[in-house]
Amino acid sequence: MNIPLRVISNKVPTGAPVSDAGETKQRRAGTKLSFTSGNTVFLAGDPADRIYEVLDGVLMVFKLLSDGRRQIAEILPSGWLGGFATEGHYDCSCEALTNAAVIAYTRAELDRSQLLSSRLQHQTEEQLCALHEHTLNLGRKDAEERLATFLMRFIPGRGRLGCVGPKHPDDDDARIHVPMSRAEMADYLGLTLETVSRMVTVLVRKGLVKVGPKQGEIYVNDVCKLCAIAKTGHNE
Amino acid sequence: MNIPLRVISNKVPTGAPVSDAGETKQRRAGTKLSFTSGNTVFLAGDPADRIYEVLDGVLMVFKLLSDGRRQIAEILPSGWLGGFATEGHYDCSCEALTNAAVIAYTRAELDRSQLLSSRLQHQTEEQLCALHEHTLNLGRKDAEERLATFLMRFIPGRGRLGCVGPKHPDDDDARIHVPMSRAEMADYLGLTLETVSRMVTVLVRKGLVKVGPKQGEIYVNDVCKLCAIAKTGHNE
DNA sequence: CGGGAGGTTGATCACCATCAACAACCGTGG
DNA sequence: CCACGGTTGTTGATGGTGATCAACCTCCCG
Repeated sequence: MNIPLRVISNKVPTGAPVSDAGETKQRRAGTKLSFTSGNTVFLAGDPADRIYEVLDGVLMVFKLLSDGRRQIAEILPSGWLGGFATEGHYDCSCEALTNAAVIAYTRAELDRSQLLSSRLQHQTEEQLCALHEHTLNLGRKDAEERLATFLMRFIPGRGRLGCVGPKHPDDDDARIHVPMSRAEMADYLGLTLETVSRMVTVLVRKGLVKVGPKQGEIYVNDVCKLCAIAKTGHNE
Repeated sequence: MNIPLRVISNKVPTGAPVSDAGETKQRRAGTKLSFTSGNTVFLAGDPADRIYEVLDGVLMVFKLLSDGRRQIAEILPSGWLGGFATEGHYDCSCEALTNAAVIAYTRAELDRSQLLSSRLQHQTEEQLCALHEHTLNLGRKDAEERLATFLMRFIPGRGRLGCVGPKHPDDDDARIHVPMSRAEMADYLGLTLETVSRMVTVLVRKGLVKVGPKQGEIYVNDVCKLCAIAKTGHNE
């Protein structure tokens, strides 16, 4: 296998350095932190003293192989958690995809608050189920299905269990913002960036989506058809 | 894409029927259940009232697409948990790979016992990290690496963080038992059963493993070399 | 002995990775 | 203002890995 030694973090941190990145405010529990797009939140192998909850913005959680291959395991929108660990060390690295506000809870804080830990327990289960779905995407779907499944993530209330269906039978569009480059989408979907680009144009040529002028802007013309391609398993 | 409509559950349940499969004994918390190899533990979409902890044997957790494609998301040895849910419904199906003893906790029981739920919380985090690793396997490794990574799972204490290393420098073998058919390994690794078979013979020809006479028996001659192929990320 | 399930191996093909060229975009500095 | 380099995205040509289709083998159990 021939592996390009790709530069991993192509975005230069624009704000404060990582080590003291934007500690801002104390709350009842947890510490609020800010990260600018491209900043590192934590690194795989670091001692795992904290759980991070996204308040605003989007993070990504990923693993690296020594030869430079990267797999993005999770994409964390607000309300989602990062910082899971085995043997006391983070199993993945985490980076901000957009400017992001995050609240960090120490393990000690979690042990103290019954309410907090049960809320996080519920969210952990949610993410575990999302990972189950992600393994299906990576293991058993082709490139077009993977991209369609990915895009459906960004349409609230659609494609999931209890999908609300189209607003109107003949008007089933959506405007979404994907906060990732083609390379990041590729590393999430287990593809190359070229294949992602090609699959986008395939969907465009089928009339299912349009790419907006701004980076990351995508208009979905027919959510139901996109969902059918995605084969979410929730639609009979 | 051409999809074979495969018969999914090729093992006929040999014991009690699924509906009342082996309810056995009451304990302080939880209900002990027994399943024979091939039995269904729960089905995706069913109301999720219980969390299952494996006491003995091995379960698998998987998703199906309507066209018959299957992805095994998790393999659960003893101590591991199944029965995670979104929106109150199991997100995956679960089946016994071997005869298995399981303890089922109701959600209500979990809420009552602080000790129990914190133990399960910890195990949930462990499994979430395993799924992170699994996405790396599915998304970014080739067939040989996937198989090697898979086999390393069955060698206790090796290949993970804090690997103990070989017993003796010149004697680094292991005898493992894989409780799965080639088809099941394929559905776990996102490959076909033919490719799994081929990769096994590749490892055999390299002198790294030998297949035993019994189904599922594999002798690993050089754990460190196998680990190097697996590229676990834990070895520098 | 026969049948079925599971496994191996071979031949061929398709999807996606790879390599490469080019286009579009953006902020910078002349 | 435009030239510029850098980054990101698109498209084309080609090849390799693994899927597909098929034959055959072994083992087990009736």
